[in-house]
Amino acid sequence: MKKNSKEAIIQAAISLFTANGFDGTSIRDIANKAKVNVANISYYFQSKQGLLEYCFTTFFEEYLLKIEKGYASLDHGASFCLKQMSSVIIEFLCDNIQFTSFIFREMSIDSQTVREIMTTYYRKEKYFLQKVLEIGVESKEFRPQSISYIIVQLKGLWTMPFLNAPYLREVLYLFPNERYFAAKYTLEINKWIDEVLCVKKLA
Amino acid sequence: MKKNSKEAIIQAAISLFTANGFDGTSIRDIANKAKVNVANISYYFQSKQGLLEYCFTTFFEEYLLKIEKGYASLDHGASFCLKQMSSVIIEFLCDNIQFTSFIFREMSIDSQTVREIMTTYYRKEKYFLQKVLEIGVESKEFRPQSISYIIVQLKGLWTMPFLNAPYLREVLYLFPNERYFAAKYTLEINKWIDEVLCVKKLA
Amino acid sequence: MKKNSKEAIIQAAISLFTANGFDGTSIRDIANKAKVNVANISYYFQSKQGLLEYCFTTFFEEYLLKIEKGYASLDHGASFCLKQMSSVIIEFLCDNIQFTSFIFREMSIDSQTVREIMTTYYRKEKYFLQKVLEIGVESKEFRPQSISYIIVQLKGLWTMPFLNAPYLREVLYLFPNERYFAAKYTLEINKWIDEVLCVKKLA
Amino acid sequence: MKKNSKEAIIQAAISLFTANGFDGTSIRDIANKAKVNVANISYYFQSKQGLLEYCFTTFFEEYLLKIEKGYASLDHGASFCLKQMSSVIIEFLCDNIQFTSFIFREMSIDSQTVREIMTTYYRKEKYFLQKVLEIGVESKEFRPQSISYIIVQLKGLWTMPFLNAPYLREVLYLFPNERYFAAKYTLEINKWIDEVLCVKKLA
DNA sequence: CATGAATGAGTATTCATTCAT
DNA sequence: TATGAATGAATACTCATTCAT
Repeated sequence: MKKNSKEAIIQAAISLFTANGFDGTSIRDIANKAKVNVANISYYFQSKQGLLEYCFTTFFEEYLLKIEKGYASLDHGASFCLKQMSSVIIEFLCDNIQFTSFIFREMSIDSQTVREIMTTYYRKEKYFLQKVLEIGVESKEFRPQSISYIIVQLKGLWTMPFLNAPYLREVLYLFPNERYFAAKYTLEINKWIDEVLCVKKLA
Repeated sequence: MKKNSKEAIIQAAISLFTANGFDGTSIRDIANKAKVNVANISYYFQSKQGLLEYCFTTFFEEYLLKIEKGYASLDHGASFCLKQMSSVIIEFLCDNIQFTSFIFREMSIDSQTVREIMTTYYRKEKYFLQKVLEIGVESKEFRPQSISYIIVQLKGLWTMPFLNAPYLREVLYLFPNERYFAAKYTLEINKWIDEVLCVKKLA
Repeated sequence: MKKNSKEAIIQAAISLFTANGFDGTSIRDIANKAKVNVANISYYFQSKQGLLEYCFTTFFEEYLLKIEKGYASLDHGASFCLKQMSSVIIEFLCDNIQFTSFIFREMSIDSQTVREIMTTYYRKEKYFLQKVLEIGVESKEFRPQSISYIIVQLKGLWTMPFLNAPYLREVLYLFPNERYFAAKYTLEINKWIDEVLCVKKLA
Repeated sequence: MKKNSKEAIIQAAISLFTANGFDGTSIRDIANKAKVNVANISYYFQSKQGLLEYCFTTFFEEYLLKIEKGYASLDHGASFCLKQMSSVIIEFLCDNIQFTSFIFREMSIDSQTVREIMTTYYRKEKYFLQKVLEIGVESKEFRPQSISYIIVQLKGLWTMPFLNAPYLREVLYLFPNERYFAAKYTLEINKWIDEVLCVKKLA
């Protein structure tokens, strides 16, 4: 009958974790919102922590797929590839803005779980980014630069609008959940790639 | 007798909030770490929420002073001024990296308190940034651009390393608490200002 | 397993509320006495206040039934009916002397809860008493009198021994929990009805 | 300068004890209302319990004076004397209706303090009442009756309106704090004395 | 006399989790 | 699978009281 208890729990959890944080959300709140019995959460995810890990995994599994998808276009050039990756990721984050906000916030806490997720997924992401950047430098598309510092900047540009959505809305009057924003913001990142990374073209 | 109970509470609170998040920290933990009685927290800050607000206010009061300090150099040119602001802010965040991490994370939750802090401090910050950018465009230093989108990027660049310190350390092997990092990262932001914002100089 | 947790809580609560007052009783005390976990109190009654309201309601629900039971004999005459009501009520209060003492004491505090209970139950009681008195006057059984002042007196006579049980025991050596007392005291009230309310019979 | 700190505390205490009960009132509430420092309460009354006992003593000291004052008229006859006592007491209770309500409610709890107060003051009161009743019977003014049961009734009549002031106001629309009520209610008690206690006069 | 700071025990309530059904 | 009852530990907060100043 209720075939989607599990899914209901996840949706409720994401929504509440986003609004109130992980520790600020009780499994009773989640159970109420999902209209299931509290014990079901333990049943499906062992514990509240298990539910969190499930959310992390779900998010980053797909996140990495998007990264890989963008990376696949590397043979069209490093610059094109990086823009492609940005575009795909921004779109993904924009489409899951709530989820994104909660995940990125929770990832800024230095816990055991976070460390594991980080080494599992962010190391792979770093591998792809590094590859693109290195190949770009080799092919003279990109100026030689400190790869780590470039990644810091790129990741800052990627995550900021979705982690600080209230700031964008309240202070800048930008609405990062709208596709329009994603499109325009991607262009800004492309500009950053062109101006900061790429070798300058002569006029 | 113990004259610095209040200060001890604040220091313990910042440290624990950073490590475990606001909701993940109990006032008992804080009292233990500060070696004071739990009741003192209520005595000085009314409630746990009051303590949080005190932290926010303390942080942003100083933050805004730094912004204003950088802004004061506007008569040396918009580009110079923005670089100055970046430099001052990055230094401040780097020196208070724990505090910064906790504050920025907590600011990403959409609560009443956060909204108030945001309208109080971020609106002022936006005013200064906007002014610098507008004047830069007027004086032909900066290319005309969408100010809001520029601010999004700049803020992303400013905050990222301190909000995601574990990521920098674990994945990129960068250490955002060191002055060395702050100096080098400031140069990167200066490059972004030069390349993305400024009018291109002819060779 | 333990099927009567709820009932155990109620019994423990009444006993402790009576002995120490509502505010003088902690839910820990109640849980200990009832040999259940503290959390069960919240589980069954939401809050300590909820437990109080449950007690009030339980008491007055039955109290009103007794009043109605006595009132049912109105066709045997107003005087007979009022005596019947007194008898039934005194018996009820005597049988639940602890409960009675606690409830009547708590009802003397001017709180929101009390006001609600009062308008729900005491208004109905007043309706019945008023009816009996009015009909008694109409049928020339009772002398015409101020109904409100008569009700004050009657209620004073009804409640006093059970509200001030320690006084009766310690000072007057009367034991209001014994059936013997109830029987004798009922006769006293009957005398009051005869002498103060009823039209005097000629010798 | 502040010469009446002590008095301010007492007034605040009575008012708050009446509204919220003894346990429902914190000494901080009292200190705030009295506009004195919390520590002053301990200074003047040793403890919160000491403040309560001071209130009890103050009340019953005066209460007993009133009883004695009424008793002094015994040589005008037992009936007259009892009416005099009622009149004086009702007036006193009416004038101090808040204080009365709180004291009588607190006296219904079976505590060590209450027991002491009871044996100190209520025993004396009983002595006087008993004397009046006995002399009344001796002098053929009163019919012979069980003195204890008569005292129960009389005390019930005396205390009820002031202990249950909210009931009188909300349900019966009587206002026991007004002098008018005291006067009229005294007449009702006189009627009770005449009809229930006194030997019937021939027409 | 009066006070602000501090304490330790206590408060009601909420938590994640378990388990028999 | 799914649930209502139950648990023990933890939560933020309040209490009366003390004491140096």
